[in-house]
Amino acid sequence: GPSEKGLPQGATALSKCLFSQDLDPNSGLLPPLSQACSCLPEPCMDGERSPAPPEKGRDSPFAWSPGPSSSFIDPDWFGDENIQAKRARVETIVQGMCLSPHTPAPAPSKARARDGACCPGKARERKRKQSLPMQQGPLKPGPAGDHGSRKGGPRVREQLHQLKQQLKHLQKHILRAAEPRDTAQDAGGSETDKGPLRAQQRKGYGRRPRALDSDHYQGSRGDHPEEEKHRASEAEHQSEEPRFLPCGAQALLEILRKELTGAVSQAVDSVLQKVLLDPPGHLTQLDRSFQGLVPEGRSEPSPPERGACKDLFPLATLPRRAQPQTGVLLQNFSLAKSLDPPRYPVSLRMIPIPCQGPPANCPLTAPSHIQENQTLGQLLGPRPRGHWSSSLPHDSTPQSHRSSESGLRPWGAVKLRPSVLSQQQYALPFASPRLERLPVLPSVKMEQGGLQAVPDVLPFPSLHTQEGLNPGHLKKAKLMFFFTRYPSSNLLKAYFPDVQFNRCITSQMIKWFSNFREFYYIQMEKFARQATTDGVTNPKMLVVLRDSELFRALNMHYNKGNDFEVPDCFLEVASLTLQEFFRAVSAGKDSDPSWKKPIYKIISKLDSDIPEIFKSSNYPQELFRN
DNA sequence: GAAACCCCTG
DNA sequence: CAGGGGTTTC
Repeated sequence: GPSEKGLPQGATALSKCLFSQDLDPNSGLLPPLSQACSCLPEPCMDGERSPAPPEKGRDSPFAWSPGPSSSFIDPDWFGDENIQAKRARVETIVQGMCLSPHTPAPAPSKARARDGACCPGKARERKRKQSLPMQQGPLKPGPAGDHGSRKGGPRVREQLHQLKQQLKHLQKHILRAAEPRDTAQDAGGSETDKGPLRAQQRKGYGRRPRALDSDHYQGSRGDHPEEEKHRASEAEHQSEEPRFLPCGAQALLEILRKELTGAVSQAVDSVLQKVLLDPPGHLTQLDRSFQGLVPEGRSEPSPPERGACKDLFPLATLPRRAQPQTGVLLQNFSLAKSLDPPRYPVSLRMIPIPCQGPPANCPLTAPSHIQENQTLGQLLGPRPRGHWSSSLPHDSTPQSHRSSESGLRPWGAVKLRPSVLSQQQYALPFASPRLERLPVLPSVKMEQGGLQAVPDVLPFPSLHTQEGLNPGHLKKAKLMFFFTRYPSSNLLKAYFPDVQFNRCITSQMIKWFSNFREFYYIQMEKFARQATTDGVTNPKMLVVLRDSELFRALNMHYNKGNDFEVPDCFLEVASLTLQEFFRAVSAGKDSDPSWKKPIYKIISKLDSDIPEIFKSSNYPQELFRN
């Protein structure tokens, strides 16, 4: 039978919860199931697009990232174009170094060769997507495209080899040079190398063998006969050769140095802040102060609405510690409306991670002054929702705030453990580097800095597309489960661009999700049965909140370490699943051997869109590894 | 009949 | 989580 862990407490809490069923059932506080259902995808993704097929965005010019450095959704990207281009070069070269001798070409060409070999349709698809980012800026396809294999192959390989040597050399120097430097490296440094680097990009980018497909090549220089084209470019190379390497070396040096020093200083800051916060009692103080923000009807000055809320919905507005801890909780969706962020302007200032407090849903409107609290934001919690979705409408409809009354979440203290540092790496992929300048995303900024300090100072990780699945992929898949329970293989392919999919890999990943579902449904059934034995009669009383036991179980399974903020849409789906199981069990349908199938069918329609950032991250899966 | 899913097991 | 057998679906 199912494990009964924690049930005594849960049962007690549940019985408390049952008292609340005396609430007027006609008060309209609990919307019909169908209504709740129809709103599900909204909180986590663009509501307009929620029913669209998962693959819908893939033709977007920026939906696919061919390499570690492109794919930008934000128009502001062009401001950092140079930085990104530099990063691209560095990573590409490092990538080449890390590849085995039998895979001489960088990832893009690898992918291309693979595609061409097995399925032409896919190859075309990728080609189209791949070529788009290349069109940005001055990056012209060079002669090494497909023609390199005919004539320029050896040469290209030789150049690549030179680059590798150069980089090895640089690595040694930089790792040594970066340490003593202060953080005074600023825009000036990057400005100086802009010009040369751009020139280098123009000519140097295309010299990587088969990095660009021939279609693209011909498209941009179609007016030249192939031979001539090649010869001209060859000459171009030779004239550029002497300048190219030193120039590139300088650029590499500069960018690496900047990255390293920045990361180190961030790390120092981060550690310092932690140390400062470490004194015993500090955290509890913080906790207390945050708890104070939760309406208790006493000392905290509260807007008029709050008092009204409290009177109307006493249970739901209780502070966390007073709330039932079981997997089931009374919740009325109307309540959320009364907790709209704008009504707590003062509280907002005091809450580093807005989602943690009652005014939970205003991360995108967080003012820049919140930077003061960056450290708290970093230490105390997961990223506010919306970090991964720049297109989040962030309306103020009740649906998008429904879970706001979940109150404080118990992950604050955990974040303070030093050992958790390594877990935080998973946070990074959801923030593109250019976001670090945006004041509205304080925790992202800090986390990124801190994160880079840890893994990036170490020897360069490999960035190549790899054959198998690694633990990072598993981790990412688990997080994706929060959005989709039934991903199609196409969706998986779209969201794991660094994985070379074959039949085996695909089925393995499908199997992963099957296992995820299995655990998920087992939990649901367990808690639904518990609810029935505890005497719950109204399924709508069963709501999964962030502080419920059920949520903890799920979170522990899919998000061990709390390094990802579970999207609200998952809570909605989980609540519905729980309710469906409850209905079925309490109706005795579980005598039917296939009684779960209708439930599965319902839940399978509740998949949400996965945030684009999951696939368009600049660090595809690197930070998911380990 | 392959693929997908479910269920069980280790 | 992976493997394997059974079942359903297309």
